[in-house]
Amino acid sequence: MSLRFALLALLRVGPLSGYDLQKQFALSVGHVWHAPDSQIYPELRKMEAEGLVEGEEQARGQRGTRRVYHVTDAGERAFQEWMRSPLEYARVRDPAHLRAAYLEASTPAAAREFFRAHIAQWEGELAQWEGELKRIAALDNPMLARRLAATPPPDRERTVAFKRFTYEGLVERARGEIDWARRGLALVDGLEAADGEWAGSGANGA
Amino acid sequence: MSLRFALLALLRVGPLSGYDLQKQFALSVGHVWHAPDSQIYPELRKMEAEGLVEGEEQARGQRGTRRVYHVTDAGERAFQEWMRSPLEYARVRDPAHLRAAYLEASTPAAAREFFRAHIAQWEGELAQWEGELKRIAALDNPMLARRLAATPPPDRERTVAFKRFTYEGLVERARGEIDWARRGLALVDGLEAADGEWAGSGANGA
DNA sequence: GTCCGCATGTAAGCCGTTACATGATTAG
DNA sequence: CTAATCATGTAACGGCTTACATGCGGAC
Repeated sequence: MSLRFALLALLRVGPLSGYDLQKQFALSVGHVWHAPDSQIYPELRKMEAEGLVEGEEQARGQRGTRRVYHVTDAGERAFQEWMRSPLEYARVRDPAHLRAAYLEASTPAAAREFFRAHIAQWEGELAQWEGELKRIAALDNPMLARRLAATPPPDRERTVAFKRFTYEGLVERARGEIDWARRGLALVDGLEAADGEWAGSGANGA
Repeated sequence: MSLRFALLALLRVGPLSGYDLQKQFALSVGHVWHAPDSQIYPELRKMEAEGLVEGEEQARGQRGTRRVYHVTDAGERAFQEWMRSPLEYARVRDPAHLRAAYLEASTPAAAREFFRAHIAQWEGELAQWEGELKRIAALDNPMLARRLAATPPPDRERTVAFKRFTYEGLVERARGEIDWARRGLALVDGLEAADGEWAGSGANGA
């Protein structure tokens, strides 16, 4: 349900083709809301059918065409409404913590592997988000630059401030996950040292 | 895809009916992996069809019946395999940070309301998880008690340790979100003070 | 002329949500 | 006898994933 607002957020700074949108998406909003192209193109069509955006067919070479979308008044209103409406939070569904809660049922080796993978996963995200923070500070992101160019000077500080603030939050979250998993590794060490019997032969269920 | 493993994790400590399972689910695994009853019953049927669990029809009163499920060997193997296999992380899709990144497009009032709701949301989760932590420390959770009763004494420490560790991680995450949102409120104050013009009349897009 | 990037999708399927539907048993 | 709780689902729909499908344009 948020995809359309992510798309509107990008289109609000100026018209883009589906293709460009999709490329820019991956480099900006995509860092907080992933979406593959196979979802973006149909969603744009749906939004057009609902009057939130309008697409103009443009010629490209002899036979090629591309569809350039821009936000309509209704689209802008929908975006503003979304901004003012309470956010719908997804129910918790966290595979990593689900597994962590039952790690005693497995082996020390598997537990370590799990935590190592968790660290790797979040270090990847961390790198993305830290990179984005740097690009924000340097005004080095193409969409952000375009947005600032279209923003009256007194409003620019705010625009940058919220982007920075958002990514700071994400960076902290990633660090938290990494810290937690590191402590998980230490916990496995401790438990294994305390009890040589944790071979994890398997069944200790009923 | 994790739902079945959450169900297996519960059933591994002993047979349960769909109904009991669903009740216990909400009080234990449900804190990390939400699932409504309307998903649990069909999933149990599917798991039975795949041989992971077996259900026995039991009489209840004159005409009533209930189906009591237990884990099969294949189910136990599937659980162990899952424990050893790399976890599939969902792509990032975070409506709160999505909105946060574009808060300059809205009004200070709406921004504050957003952060307040974020705090309320995570304080709710925090209360759940802290409550669960206390119940773990007091061995006051019915499923945990049952599990410990079915666990050989030397293995009990580990069982409790991983539960505690899991919920500690969740508590920290919640605190992180709350801290972030509090700083968001401060940021809105600062930006509003710095520039009286942020009335958020709306359109500052293209 | 060939390859890379531009450009746009469709199809099948799973997972999950919300709402609805039904009836039996037991405690008061 | 009435309400709560035990007990088990179905139906419709939406969002997302994965894989597949197609063809043009420009650069080398």
